[in-house]
Amino acid sequence: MDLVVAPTREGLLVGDPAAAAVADAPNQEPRPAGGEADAECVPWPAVADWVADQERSASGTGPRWVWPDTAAISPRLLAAGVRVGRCHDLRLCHAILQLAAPDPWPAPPWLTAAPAQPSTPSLLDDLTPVTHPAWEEVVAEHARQVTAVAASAEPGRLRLLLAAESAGALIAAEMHADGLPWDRERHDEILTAALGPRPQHGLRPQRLERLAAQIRDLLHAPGLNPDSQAALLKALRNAGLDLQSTAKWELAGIAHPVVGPLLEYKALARLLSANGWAWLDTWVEPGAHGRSGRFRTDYVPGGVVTGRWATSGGGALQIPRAIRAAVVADPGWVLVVADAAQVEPRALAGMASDLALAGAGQDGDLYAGLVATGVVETRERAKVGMLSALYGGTAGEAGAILPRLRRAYPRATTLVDRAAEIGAGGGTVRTWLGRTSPPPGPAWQQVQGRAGEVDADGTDERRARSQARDRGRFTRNFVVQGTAAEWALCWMAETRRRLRDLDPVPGLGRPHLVFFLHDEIVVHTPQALSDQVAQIVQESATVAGRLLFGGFPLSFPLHVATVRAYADADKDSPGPAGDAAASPAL
DNA sequence: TCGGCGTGCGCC
DNA sequence: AGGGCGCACGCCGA
Repeated sequence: MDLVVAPTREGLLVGDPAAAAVADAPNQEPRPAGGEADAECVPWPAVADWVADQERSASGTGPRWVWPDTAAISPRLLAAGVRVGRCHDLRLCHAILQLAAPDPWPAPPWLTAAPAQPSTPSLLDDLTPVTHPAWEEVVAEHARQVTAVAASAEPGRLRLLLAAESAGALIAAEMHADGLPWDRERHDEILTAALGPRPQHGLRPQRLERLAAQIRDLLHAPGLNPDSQAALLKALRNAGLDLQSTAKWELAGIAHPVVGPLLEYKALARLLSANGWAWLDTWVEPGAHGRSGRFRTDYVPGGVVTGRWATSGGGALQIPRAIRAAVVADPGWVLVVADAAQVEPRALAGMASDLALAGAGQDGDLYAGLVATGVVETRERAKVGMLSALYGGTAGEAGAILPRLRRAYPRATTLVDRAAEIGAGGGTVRTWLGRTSPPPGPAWQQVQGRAGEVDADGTDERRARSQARDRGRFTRNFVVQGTAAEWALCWMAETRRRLRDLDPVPGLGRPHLVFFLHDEIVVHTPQALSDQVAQIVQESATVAGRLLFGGFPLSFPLHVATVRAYADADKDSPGPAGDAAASPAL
């Protein structure tokens, strides 16, 4: 059952949208003040208890909360210890459905209003924005969305997408509230081992300072600041090196004694600036009583046009492998780390109903499957070729492999080629569940139009063709990246749903998701439940595949590891003591 | 002093 | 002639 929710200064207005929809039927005069009789007002102090009661009722599943914006409402519910099971996030769903008006929804004032500043702020007041969409507006928006879904070409898929997106909003809020367990001491050890002891503010760590001196020597550039790209490029050229940039891939192809120290400098400087001590102080709350600290980022569901999540703060989606050793479970807890293998080509196989490609990935590594079926000679070539098909690359080796992929997997390759054609022609494309790519921007018409005029010259035509190819690569990748993101959302939502059914461990609590990275999830769980959690994560991957592609024979194999530290889950690293279960630290 | 931009690099 | 991001830095002009 759906419950429509509208926040006000006094509390939550809550009611049944079906009853409201009848009252709000088109051509009906606006109801007089007080016409929100079908909405009950639950005052703020009682909200958490009331919501928790609703969650427990409704025959076990709880209601679906239809509300303006999960990101705005969730913090105060979470702060009060309430975690709802399901919701419909009108803001996120509005964006997917591309409803024209009012756009955006909720309109900016509701999103950007400064928090109220009562004279005696309480936790709830603190988080209450000044204005909200009125109850009637929330009901009306919900009705518009229900109508839009019903009128769409694929209502079933769209409903799944909206449910998954909304579940993502709940998960994002919960992961922010729970934080990622982070061991500050371990992080400091990693930095010290790589850079030397933490220097005084503003100084270079020992190791970096030594490398900088070495670089200046080798380039005969006494005053050089290697952090200045322009100065560095000039110094490299003065030393006779033929370089167009200071990028590491270009440096790596040059034979000169400075290349080694310079590449090392760049790697360490990057570590220091992106995840050094300053980052640690800014982003990781200290732990207490042996418990790990917490890294909290703001997850932004739907923050990428393809439907992938973005994050804001701390560079959470770019935590380098070297630093992942600092992600450590609390005492008595472990991390279940699961990453899905080659989601994008699998999603493509499902979209295109390409049995051959699905079959290549049926038993595990899809790239190995390409080799086993004789399509290409090596795993590396299989990967390069497949990524080129998905990204639109044609350079180098990929150009030679693509024709073979086209012969072996005509359905899949035709699908992405077609998506590229549509994009290059200025059209829009859709993911499997129905997220639409953005239309071309304002520059598009101008450039394409210019090339079509009678006095257009070669430059105009080249520019137009180049722009069309760029957009073709974007739409080609959009359908695949976006559908993979949909699978991942369903995977995570199903995982969350099942984790909620586990009984908490006395004195510790329940397993919860703590990290999500496109095709990888991390669950923080009491050690006693880790086997059940691993099984849930596995089963949820299978369920997600069925939700999207029904009975089509497509597998989504996972690599699952139960570890104390995130880094120990790395397939390519042997790990400290092998299997975590054997580690005395547990 | 601050904002915008280019460069470079981390992740998928 | 490779898709999507976020972030830090140096640099430059307002």
